[in-house]
Amino acid sequence: MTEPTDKKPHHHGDLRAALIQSGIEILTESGLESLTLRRCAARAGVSHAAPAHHFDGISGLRGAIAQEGFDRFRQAMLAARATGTQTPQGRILSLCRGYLDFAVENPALFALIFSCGPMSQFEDDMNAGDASAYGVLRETCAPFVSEGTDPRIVETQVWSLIHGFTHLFLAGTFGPPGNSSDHHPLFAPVMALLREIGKDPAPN
Amino acid sequence: MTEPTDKKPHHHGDLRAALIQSGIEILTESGLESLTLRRCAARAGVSHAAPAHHFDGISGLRGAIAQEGFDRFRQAMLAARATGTQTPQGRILSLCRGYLDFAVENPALFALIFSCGPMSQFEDDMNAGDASAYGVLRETCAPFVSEGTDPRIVETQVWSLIHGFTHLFLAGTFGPPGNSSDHHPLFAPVMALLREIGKDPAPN
DNA sequence: CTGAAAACTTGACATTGTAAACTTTACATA
DNA sequence: TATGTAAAGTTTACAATGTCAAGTTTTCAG
Repeated sequence: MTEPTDKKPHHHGDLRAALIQSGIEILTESGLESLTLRRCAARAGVSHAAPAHHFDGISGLRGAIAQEGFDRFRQAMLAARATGTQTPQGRILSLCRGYLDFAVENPALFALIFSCGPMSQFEDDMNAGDASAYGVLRETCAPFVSEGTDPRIVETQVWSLIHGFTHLFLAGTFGPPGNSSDHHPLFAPVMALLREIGKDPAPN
Repeated sequence: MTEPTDKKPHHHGDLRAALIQSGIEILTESGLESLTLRRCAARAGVSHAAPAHHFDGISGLRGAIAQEGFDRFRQAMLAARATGTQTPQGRILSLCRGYLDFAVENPALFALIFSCGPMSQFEDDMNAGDASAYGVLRETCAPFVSEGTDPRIVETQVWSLIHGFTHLFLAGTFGPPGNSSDHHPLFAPVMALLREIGKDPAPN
């Protein structure tokens, strides 16, 4: 059976977790193209066919790594949100700064998270829990949701803006990446537009 | 020599163009993961090693396809911009609609365009020509650039917003992709936020 | 103690990217 | 026209990868 999460370990200890950890390390050190079944297995100290007992092929491993990465992403945003001024606007700006910072610090993992086809992990998140990853965005946006309107409106505006900037930034569109995100001159205008969200919706 | 663009064809006719065309067809029919040197070669009717005389390996072929795709992308946006109301706001809204529509109709090609590492093609574009791809965005944003401010400010706001929404939309974040982009309920709020761009920059 | 199932290994195979050696074609030039 | 050279394309070979099948080891319930 694939993916036995809570069964007692037999040989290795906890190979499933070890493979995910190895994968994240490979991503960090060598980039997305170096993430390979055989390399993960070698790094975890097992044979090349061992992962098949824990994941459904390479796509299964990538999915599991993406899930773990998404959780770290969520924690990074939570931590960032707690740093700045604790007003609704301050929290959303800090959250977005954390969004960009995480992507800059973990570009390959970020790319993996958002390149796993139809992200089924999001569909669950968006409809369900607040403790989930999307829930962090949702609760941070909540103060800007007008009475009786769909909360996804504000959420989509915020997420599109910060995600688009982050993606283009990583792609090097605004110059060679690796710049300190904090001081990139084009990040401020994005934040400024972010402050417009939640005000009266387009008078003309 | 690699990439002889304007030399007279010897055997095939114009293998370089044929390989790019084959690549785009493969992308359209079978997705990004099916884009393979050997498959492009087979589709063009040549041996698997023939592309090496025209591109620098698979990354070179991907780059060339991305460049061609980016040109089609630019033409699609130009066409879209010409359809709606010919006001500064109408043009920018039409442009963004064209942006999303192109990505929905050519998801694999769109993904390829924005996944070629540091997009050197953009760096040239952003600093140089108006006839280039980025130039279309630039000239459409121009009416919203306040006197004496960096035009890249408005451009970054617009591009981040539409690119982020498009990317998240393709990833299925807003529900299963393949929906008519025209009627997706979450696209309107993005357009609404777009209308806020270029007004007085954040009173508080 | 025993047997079955899970965990892991070994070996094999098709696909892919890449490099080298070779053949064919085009074309400038003597 | 004949010829030599370089580009264009083919063939062969090899390493890396994902996947599968069969076998081996370990765990553990009974």
